[in-house]
Amino acid sequence: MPELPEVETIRCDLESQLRGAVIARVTVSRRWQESPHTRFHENRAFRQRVGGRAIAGIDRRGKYLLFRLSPPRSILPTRGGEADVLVVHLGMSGQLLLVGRQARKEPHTHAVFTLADARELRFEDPRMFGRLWVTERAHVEERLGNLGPEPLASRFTWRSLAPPLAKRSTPIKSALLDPRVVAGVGNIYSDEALFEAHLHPRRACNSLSPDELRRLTRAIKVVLRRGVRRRGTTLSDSRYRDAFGAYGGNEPRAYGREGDPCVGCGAPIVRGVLGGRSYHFCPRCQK
DNA sequence: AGATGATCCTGTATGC
DNA sequence: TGCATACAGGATCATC
Repeated sequence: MPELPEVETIRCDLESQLRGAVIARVTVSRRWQESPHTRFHENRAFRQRVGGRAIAGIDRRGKYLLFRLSPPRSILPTRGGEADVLVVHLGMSGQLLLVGRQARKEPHTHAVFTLADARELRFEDPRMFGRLWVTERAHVEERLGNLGPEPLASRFTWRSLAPPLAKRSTPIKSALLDPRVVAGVGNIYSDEALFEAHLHPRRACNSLSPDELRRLTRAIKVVLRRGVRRRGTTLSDSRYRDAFGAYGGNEPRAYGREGDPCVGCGAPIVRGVLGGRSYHFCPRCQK
C-alpha cells in the first residue's frame, strides 16, 4: 500500500526520467471512465488538458503525486493550460509503471500516458481506490481537502502536531491515520512510528505529554526517512512496486509482525483492531 | 464538534 | 476439492 515513502520513491524516479518529456496522448479505460467511484466524469476534457503537454516537474503532497504540466517548448504558449497539474493518488493498489511501448499490458491498466518517445507511463489499479484528475495549479491544495502538514518538512515539529491532538480523546493510532492531522502516513508507517516512539497505539491523543509528542514527531520522521532510503515497503500481500517494477527494501518492525519477537526486547508483537483497522505493537516496549 | 462506522473494490487467504 | 466468507486498505461521508 503506497504511503509517503513509496510515493516519494516513485516521484523521485519519475522526476529524473520524465522531466521535459512530452505526453503525446492519454487513453483511459472504459471501466475507469464509467465507474462512478473513480469520479472520472470528464474524459474528453482530461485528455485534452493532458495530451500534448510536457512534464515540467513532479511534486508530492502527502500521498498525492503532482505532475506539473506545461506546453512543449516547440509550441507557442497559448491560452491557459500552462499551470495545469495532473494529480494522481494510488489508493491502495495503484501503480505507476514506466515501460517501453511494447511491454505486455497488465490487466487493470486504467490509464496510459503515451510519451512522444518510445515509452509509456501506465497507471494500474486492480481495486480502483486510486484517483486521477487535472486541475489548475492554484487550486491543487484546495482540491486535496484539509490535508495536514508534510511530516518531512522542517517546520513540522511537535508544536504543529500538538494542537490537532489536544482536542481529541481518540487513540493516537486512529489520529495518525487521519490525513488532516498529518499527510502521507498510513497503516504501516503509523504502526512503525508508534513502535519507534515507544508509545502504545491506544494512548489517548490528549494524554500525550510534550516529551511524548517530541518523541512521536521525531519517530514519524525517522521511520518515513528510513522508508524512503530503502525505497518503500513491499509486504508479501502488497502490490507495491516502484516505477520500474522493483520491490521496496524496507522491513517493518511492528506492522504485520504478529507473534514475531520485538527487535528491541524479544517479546512477541501483538495485533489489535481499532475501527476495523489492525495495528501491531510490542506490549512491553510501548507504553 | 468530535467520534464512530459504512463505503467504494477485487485479489488473496482462510474456513468448513 | 470446492465453495463461501473474511480481510486488506485511504479517504470521505452519513449518522449519531
